[in-house]
Formats: sequence, C-alpha cells, structure tokens
Amino acid sequence: MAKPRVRLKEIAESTGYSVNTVSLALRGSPRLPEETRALILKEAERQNYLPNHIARSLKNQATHTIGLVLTDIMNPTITLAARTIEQQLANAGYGVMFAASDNVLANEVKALSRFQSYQVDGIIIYPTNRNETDHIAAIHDSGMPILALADVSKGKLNVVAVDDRMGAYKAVEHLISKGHKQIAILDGAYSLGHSDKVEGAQKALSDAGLPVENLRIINPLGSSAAHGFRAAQKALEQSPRPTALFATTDSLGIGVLNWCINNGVNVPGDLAVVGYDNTEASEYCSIPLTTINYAADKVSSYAVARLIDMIEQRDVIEDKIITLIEPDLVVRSST
Amino acid sequence: MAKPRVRLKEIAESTGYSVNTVSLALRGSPRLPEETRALILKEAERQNYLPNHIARSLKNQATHTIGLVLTDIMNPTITLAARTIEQQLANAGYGVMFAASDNVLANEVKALSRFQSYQVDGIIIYPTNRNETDHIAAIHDSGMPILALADVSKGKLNVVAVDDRMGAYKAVEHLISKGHKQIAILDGAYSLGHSDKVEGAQKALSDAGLPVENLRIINPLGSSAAHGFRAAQKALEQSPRPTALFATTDSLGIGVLNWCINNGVNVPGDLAVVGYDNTEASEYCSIPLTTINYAADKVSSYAVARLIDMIEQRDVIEDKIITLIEPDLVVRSST
DNA sequence: TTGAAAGCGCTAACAC
DNA sequence: GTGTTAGCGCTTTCAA
Repeated sequence: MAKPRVRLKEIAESTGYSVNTVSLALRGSPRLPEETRALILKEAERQNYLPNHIARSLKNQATHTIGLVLTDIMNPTITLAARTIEQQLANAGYGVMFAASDNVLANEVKALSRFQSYQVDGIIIYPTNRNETDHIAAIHDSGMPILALADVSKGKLNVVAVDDRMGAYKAVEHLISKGHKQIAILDGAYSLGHSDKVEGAQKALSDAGLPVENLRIINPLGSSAAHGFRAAQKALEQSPRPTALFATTDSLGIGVLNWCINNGVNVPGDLAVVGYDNTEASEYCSIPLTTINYAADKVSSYAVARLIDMIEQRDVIEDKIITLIEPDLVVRSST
Repeated sequence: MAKPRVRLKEIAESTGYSVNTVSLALRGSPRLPEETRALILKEAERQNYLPNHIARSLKNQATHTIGLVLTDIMNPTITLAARTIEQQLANAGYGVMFAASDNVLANEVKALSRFQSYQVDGIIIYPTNRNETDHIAAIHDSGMPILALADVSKGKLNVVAVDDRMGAYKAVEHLISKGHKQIAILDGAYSLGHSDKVEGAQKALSDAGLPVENLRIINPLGSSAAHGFRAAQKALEQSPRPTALFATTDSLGIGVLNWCINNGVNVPGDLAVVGYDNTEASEYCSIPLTTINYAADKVSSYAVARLIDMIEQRDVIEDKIITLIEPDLVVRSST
C-alpha cells in the first residue's frame, strides 16, 4: 500500500536530466533555460513530488521550524497567541512544534531540550518562572535564537511582551478613580515569580497616596473561571472587606462575576471587578467586564518578526532588545 | 557567540573511539563493555551532547514527529484535545507540529502538504468539512498513517471520536423528558457537513413521536460565547417560540445564558438550555449548564495509541477502524 | 570489542 | 546548460 515517496531521483530518471538539474529547476534557478525548467516542473507535478524537508534541513543546517513553549495553553490569551504565532510563522514559511509546560519547570526543561535536539531554528517561550531563566539563557548562549513572551528583563533574553506592570497599574488606577480604597487582587502567577501585575497594582495605590496594605493578594491557584469562582469568597472574607477586585485574567474575573450572581453580591455596587486580557468572553459574559486589552496579535507579530530577524542574522552579535507593549483599559459595566 | 554543536565526532575524538562506537554506546548497545559505555556516556554528558534529530531522521526514515491539524483552536474543547495529545505524544517520544485550519479548506490542504514535506510519521486531524475528505484519504493511501478526530466514517479514514449523534440525541431526549416540544438548535458546524448533532437531535424528536420540524436549526456563524450571545435573540424570535435550546458547544450555551440574563429571560423557566462538551466553564458560569460530557482525555488517549500503532506497523494492511466514544449527559441548573 | 565505509535525499562547489 | 562529486550527522552492514 505504502508507495515509496517520489525523490529528485525519480524525476531525474523520467526526464533524463540529472538530480542536480532537477533540484535547480525546482528551486527556480536562473541558470536553467525556461524550457528545461518547465519540463521538469511539469514532471514533478505529475509525479506529485514533495521535497524531503529532512534531507534539505540536514544539508542546509536549517529546519525552518521553530519551537513554541507555552505554559498553560488552556488560558484563552495564550491559546490566541499560539494561534496567531502559528499563522504568522506559516506565512513566513516556518513550521511550528509546540509543547505546554503547564507551569512545571521540569516540563519546560524537557521541551527545550527536545526542541534543541529537533534542531529548531529558534524558540518562542512563555517562561514558567521568571526567576528561573538561566537554563533558557544557556541555550540562547549556545547560539539558539530565543524570544520570551514575558518580561524577564532581569535575565539575558530578548523579550516581546505586554507591559503587565503598566496594565495592572491602569486597572487599579481606574478602580481608585471610582473611589475604591480596599482592593483585592487575584493572581496565580505571583507565586511563580511573575510579580509585575502585583507591583503595578501596588504602585497605583502608592501613587494615589494609599497604603499598599490596602491591596490584598489572593492566590486563586490557577487562572481559569473555576479558580476565580472558588477564590471569590476568600476575597470577600478579607477584613476590611474589599469593595473592588482586580482579577489578573478575564477567566478569573468571569468566575468571580458568576460567584457574585449566585451569591447575591451586586456588581459593581457591592464589588467592582476588573479583568485582564480582553478576551472575547469578557465582552459577552453575564456582566460585561471592564478589562485590560492584551494585544495578542501585536505581541505575536512583533515576536515572530523579531525571531525571524534573529534567525536570519544568526551570527551578528546583538544587544538584547526588550519590547514592551502598553496595554489599554477597556471600561465596561463591571466597574 | 554561536558555539558549533557537539557531534558524535567530537565525542569520538576526545575519547579516542570511533564515531561508530560512540553511536553504539549512546544507544546502549550490549555489544560494548560496560566500561567503554560509561566512559563515552560521561564524556557526552560533559560536552553536553544532544543527538541531531534531523540526521537521525534522515537515516532512519522516521522523524518521531506527528502533525496535528486542528480547525478552531480557540474552541476550548479542541484546545484541551491539543494539550492532551501533545502530552501523550511527548510521553511516547514524539514531537508535535501543529496548524489550525480555522475551518478553511485551503488552509487544511496547505497544512497537510507541509506536514508531508516535513516527513511527519503520522497525522491527527480534525477535518474541516466532512464531505471533503478525499484529499486526506489520498495522503493516507500514499502510506501516511492518518487518524481523524471526527466521525468521517463515510470516508476511508481511521477514526477516534465522540459519538456526537448519540450525544445530541441524549441532550434533546433530556429536553423532551422535561416536557419541551419546541426546540432550537444552535449549530455552526452543520453548514460544514458536520451534521451528526442535528441528525441526533432530530432522531430524538421522532423517537418521541414529535415532528422533526419542531427542531429549528439556527447557524450562529461560529462556536464561541459571542456567537451564542448574538444568536440567542434569533432563536427566541422563531415561531412558535422554542421553550428549549440545544447549544452545540458550551461556549455557545454560555453566550445564550448571558443574553438571557441581560434580557430578563428566565433560565430554565422561560428557556431551558443544554450545552455540549462539558468544559470547565460550563460548571462555573452564571447558571450552571446542563451539558454533554466530551471525554477529551479519552479521545486523545485512544487517538494517540491508535496512531502509534499505525505508525509502528506501517506495512501491515489493516481495515479502517472507527472508534466512537459514547458521551454522557451532565444535568445541572439550566434545564 | 572496535572500526571503515556506505548511504539516507538533498544542495553546492566545481567541472565540462 | 548540465553533470559529477562531496558532504550535512547519523546508523548500519560488514570486516578486522
């Protein structure tokens, strides 16, 4: 059943040219007369030739494949980033291998070394833990172009990311402008060293002359609606009771909204809620959610463009470049 | 900066053995004495050797990579399937390349031929259109193991999927048992030839002695909460007005629930709503959603196991196998 | 117990 | 214009 694959050799034999000429023709070399080229192309078409990417990669020392290491792929914002990155890379002629670390460092390490072994031309990574990026930097130092999608600027990596510190600042600044003084923040990433959002929130408080203790940090142990639903009660049990809540993902925020609906807590009357990411769901949930727009498309485009730059000028020594995209506040009914 | 990669040659030179012996040692050949092996392993470790997967693939005619073609990766059920499949394959020592067709056939075709060119060992695919699978079958016939995650049993492909006809049957049977006679179904896949859910729903009606015309088919033009939100009104404008609605994804259902909340429609009093997929969100949304459990983990495990079987016994001629997993009803507050 | 040589499918330098 | 040859890094006969 399994037909042997068509190689250059087969085309060469049936056209009478050499393998080399066929290779040249298929890649559109100007050295060949139009006639020869057309003839070979036609025969290749007829035999349904597809180039053997593996052989080409071995020879060219380039696989035209990149590795994408994600943390929690179930987070819609990360899913969206993955989708956009895949599209952009496909357009640029690159294939994408992916792996999800699920925020477990060991998984991240394994995925990275698998990608190295697979000889990917570059890696785009959502790091699991911002304080543990040395293993990533080591791979980068060995000559692998790597781009991080989170602001690990303390490390040595190139970065394209949303400015989460600024985003959180805007979210909390908005709450403060509405008169709130006791604010809870739901943040599952804080414990993994991703402290930007908490820091941005704290800065908003202190810039407004409020004590940072007024921000109660609650770990929802995840980033989904289920986690938000379960953490909402804990947030409202704080003393003094918060009048506003900043959920660091929309999913968390939606979970909080639903808990409020089920428990007779009026939003925004009893509790104002701000989300983060501006996922599609935030607009169409029970109470349209005020949120921070995470421009996934922008991040992805920049990231892909930057990575391809790095790949194609591999040997040029470059300084690390940190690109932070400033996110905007989107005001809806929940605040 | 870019250090040249360590090859077998480097290890050979620094240990004094030949490339061949090093290769043997690293793969644990019993032909070598323990001492030699240990020595070589240690040196490989020291030099941080990682095998060149490309070279190995070319030689072995196997890449240990599979291609995953998805439709709408933003659909949480598909995301979950992707995640589980990646995990399972990684455990089995396979890498995963992915592409999303976004339900555009041309994208699917492109992705498939890219994967062929990349010499993947097998392909797992969520087909875009069930009536257009000949191009997939053609690749299968050329010797590529392919497994479909939707019931395209009319075609020639191997299948592991949830029995959506049965799932839809159970959903609508449940609504009928609650006394509903006028039912709307929101289904965006119907127009793409995925008619199982509609057919299952219709069968439930006729088995109950109700005319199939009592099922109003509405195309939400997508599968997300936003689409559900926008389609809800259209559903309730049908005449006679439906008293129950079957949303063929949970996201659609959640969109409907939220529209109802915003428009004073009582659920389940004025409108009973059933979803499909049993996503995490369905449990923690505004009104816990009755739904059909799509056992993504089961589907993924079976699919991966089956694909690996196909890969490893490539030359054995096998009949196509259709595995359909029967889904269960999960009753919550929305009905 | 170890090594030499051929070859996977392709590309590139160099002939002719 | 087109063909010959070597080689990418690895595995696998086959010898020694």
